[in-house]
Amino acid sequence: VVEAPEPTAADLLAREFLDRPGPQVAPDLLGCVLEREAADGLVAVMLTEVEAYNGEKDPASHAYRGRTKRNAVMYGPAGHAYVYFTYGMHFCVNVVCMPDGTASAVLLRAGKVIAGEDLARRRRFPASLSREPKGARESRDLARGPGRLCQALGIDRNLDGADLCVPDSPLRLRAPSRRPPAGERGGEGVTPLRSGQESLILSGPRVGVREGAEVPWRFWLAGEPTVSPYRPYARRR
DNA sequence: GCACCGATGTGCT
DNA sequence: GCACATCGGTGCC
Repeated sequence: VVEAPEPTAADLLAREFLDRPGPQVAPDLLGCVLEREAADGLVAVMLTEVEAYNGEKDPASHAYRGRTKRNAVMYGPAGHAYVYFTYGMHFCVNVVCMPDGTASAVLLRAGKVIAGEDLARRRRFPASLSREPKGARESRDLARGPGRLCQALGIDRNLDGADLCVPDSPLRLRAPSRRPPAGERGGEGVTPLRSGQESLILSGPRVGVREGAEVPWRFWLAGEPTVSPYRPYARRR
């Protein structure tokens, strides 16, 4: 196999490409590849489901009530990872959009593992589990959902702020591997998937949010089995 | 497949 | 205190 793991700057998404409002960037991220390189190996997923959060104007965004210590990275320059901890046990990772000073982000909800599946499986189902999990352990479930995606890729708060646009980063964003001929490419070297091209992009309401549920800012690839099942907002006791 | 529910840490009112 | 950009288990159809 001649798969070259080390990307060059041209293989990665350009920061300017992400320097737009999250709802514009989000569908363009589908088909792109998120790579995590750690001491124990490399895991890569092709993104199949994302959700946009549009900063201070968006009641569902962590930035709705302004800048805090937790969401500080979202206010920084585009192309960095905003990682947060939620529900007492899960991490979620976002791609920061828009320039320094403006908060906007895209939550990475699901992906298809295309490299390092064994490592991803060990992270999701460690041998130290006291009981063998009864649930499905199929390949499609390895990164199906934002918490699972972070688990499979070994993403935790240490990667909050990581730069996704530089080749030597532990967490990187590659342009889609399937590209049209060079002549058809734009100047930035980035060619997002588009409706009617390789895959059909669908959109709908965001998962698990109460306010701001009207806007269809969740985007996914039609027919992809790795897309997470829709769960509406649920009240808890 | 669906509905419900508990686990669990932390940010913010 | 309470709400949470979640998940895995159980029970049921």
